[in-house]
Amino acid sequence: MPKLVIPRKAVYRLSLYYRVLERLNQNRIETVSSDALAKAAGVKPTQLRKDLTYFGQFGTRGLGYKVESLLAKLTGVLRTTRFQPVILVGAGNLGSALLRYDGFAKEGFEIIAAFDSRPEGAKTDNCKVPIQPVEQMKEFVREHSIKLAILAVPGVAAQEVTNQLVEAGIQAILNFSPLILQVPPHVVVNNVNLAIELENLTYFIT
Amino acid sequence: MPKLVIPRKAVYRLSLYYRVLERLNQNRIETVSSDALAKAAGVKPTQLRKDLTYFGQFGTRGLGYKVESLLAKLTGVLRTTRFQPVILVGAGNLGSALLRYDGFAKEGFEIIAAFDSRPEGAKTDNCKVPIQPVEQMKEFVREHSIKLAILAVPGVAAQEVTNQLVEAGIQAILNFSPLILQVPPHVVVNNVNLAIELENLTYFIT
DNA sequence: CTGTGTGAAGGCTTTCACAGCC
DNA sequence: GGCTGTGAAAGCCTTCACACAG
Repeated sequence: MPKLVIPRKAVYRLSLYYRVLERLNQNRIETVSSDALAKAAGVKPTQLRKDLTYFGQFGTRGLGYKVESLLAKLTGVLRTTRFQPVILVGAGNLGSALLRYDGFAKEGFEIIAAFDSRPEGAKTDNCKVPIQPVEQMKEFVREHSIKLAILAVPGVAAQEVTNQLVEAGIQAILNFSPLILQVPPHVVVNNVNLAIELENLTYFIT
Repeated sequence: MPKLVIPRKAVYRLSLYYRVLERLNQNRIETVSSDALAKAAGVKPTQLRKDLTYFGQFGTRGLGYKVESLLAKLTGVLRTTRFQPVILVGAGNLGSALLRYDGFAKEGFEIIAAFDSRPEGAKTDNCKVPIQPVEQMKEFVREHSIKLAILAVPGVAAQEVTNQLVEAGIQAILNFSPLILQVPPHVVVNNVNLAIELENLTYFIT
């Protein structure tokens, strides 16, 4: 499976298509054209078709795509990507908000543990997962072979915590801290900075 | 001001540079080279220099950039983008989490009002802003000339709420709902889907 | 005739290589 | 010598045009 020749953005869009297909499937829609699917996903039809051909031929010419079968194919492609255990580090303002957020669980990601430097200070109301002291983090990651971490600590602590996560064997980090993390090549990082998203939007306001 | 010829991504990175410069400034660092600044922002030095030249010449050859003066220049470029009033629509799980999150305020964005279809059902503890019924949203947006909205409603309601926001005069939407919003060309949308970010990460895990 | 699959063309960004200035 | 500024080249991704299948 030549993962590496596929554009990152194409993989990202696959997740978009997947979600649209789920909706279509729930609505008992059996087939969909690349035009319709692309519009719902916010991309051009040719791009959708191109993206899909990176992974194979899924459509029927003159007809379109069978929703259920395409969904199954994409599930196959993204199969490793779901139902992964995740830990959360940093249960401050944003961290505890993310803990309460049930959107991850709905999409197949369970936050199985949370860590903070001051666990007693965190707002643990409504949280199903207890917040443990950060000193126990490394051992936990090793013991449970965790690969995925959500990082929501303040900037000053971010790199130090990252180093520990990497040492413990973490392979991917969803980084909410306002710092670019320095990691070895085998570790993947996606950055989310909500304030920058807002700022960026306003730049294009007339 | 030829805003339109500047790549979107370059504008986005400007926000990254801005944040790094703020840190440097706080640490009383007076000058910085493109190499150092680029590394801290997670980009290549040449890219940083190229990005900056879209907006002018800010550096001194042989020396680097003066932190304070570059900061001032970028503030000028991004000036319209800060201290904008924002409203939040949808105070469910994610919405109320975002309300409690103080990261927006820290970066100059104040959420001045929140709306929900069932305001009494929302968890308003710890929230400084009262949650109003969504029926009052349009009037509020018009009256206060709000341009920016954060959308955190369920997928089924997202397009309908968006239509109302657009009618009321909203110009930019930070969309957390799992739907691609159909909007007129003068309205800008940035999509944030935390579950997809996680899913995307895991694709690259070995 | 409808709608997918795909090599080729096009466009946008990034990177390079080096000129220019301190 | 050090480091920025920048036109040119390269690279990547998107879009086109049309072949091909149902």
